Amino acid sequence: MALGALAQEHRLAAFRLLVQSGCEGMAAGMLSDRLGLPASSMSFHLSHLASAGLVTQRREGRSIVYAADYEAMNGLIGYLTEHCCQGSASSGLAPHMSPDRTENDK
Amino acid sequence: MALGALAQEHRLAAFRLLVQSGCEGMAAGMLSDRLGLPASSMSFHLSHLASAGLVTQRREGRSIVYAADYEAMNGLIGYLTEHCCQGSASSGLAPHMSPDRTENDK
DNA sequence: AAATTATTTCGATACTTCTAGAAAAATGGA
DNA sequence: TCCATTTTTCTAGAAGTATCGAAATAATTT
Repeated sequence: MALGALAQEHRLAAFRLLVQSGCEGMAAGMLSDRLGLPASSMSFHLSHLASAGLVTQRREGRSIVYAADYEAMNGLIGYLTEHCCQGSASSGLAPHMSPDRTENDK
Repeated sequence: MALGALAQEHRLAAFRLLVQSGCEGMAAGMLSDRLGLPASSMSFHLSHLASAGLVTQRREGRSIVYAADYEAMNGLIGYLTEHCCQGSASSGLAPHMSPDRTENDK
């Protein structure tokens, strides 16, 4: 569940860093340095994000580089906008009329 | 944390029902019937949603009626759009250019 | 004021998630 | 091949969250 994956301060912080780094992404070690977490804890959180489909991972030399998956994030925002806002789509955004999303995409 | 409040199936389901019932809202008992949860469990989840600011509560006779707070939900979606999408605002939505939101609004 | 209805708070238990060190796996270089 | 580097997996313990019955609180009805 993508919501659950982001509902944890370290994972949200990591995801934000990845969003900032764009498709270039960031290595696991860099992330754990930046967030001040032990490597094993970082790895725990990153695999959580990965299995929620919010980030991709690729090996690059001895590093494993993570990158935010914008499509997945847009899917989450789309789900929330469609199912949890009921028309009252905020702040001047156009109403969201996309094809059906299932309950489990959340 | 609003994200955490929604990252639980019963709370998400309750919130969705409340979104559907609009500002009229729904009594705690009705929600626990609909979701098939014991009253005390429902109450636990509703107070979680309330303390995250996602729902309001008002007494009406002997019932306590909950209603979705659309502003809060829009705030959450706004936060995610601004901080977790970095420009790549999806599906034909206009880019989101609202005033700064703090880290803790999430 | 007693009984009824609606909901919350309490408390015990079960469950899940987080944390972080230590050991293991994978890569690249000397 | 051996060593250093990077990251993951393993493991155990700590911390946090969910569950639900029973007791407590609050509002209405009789």
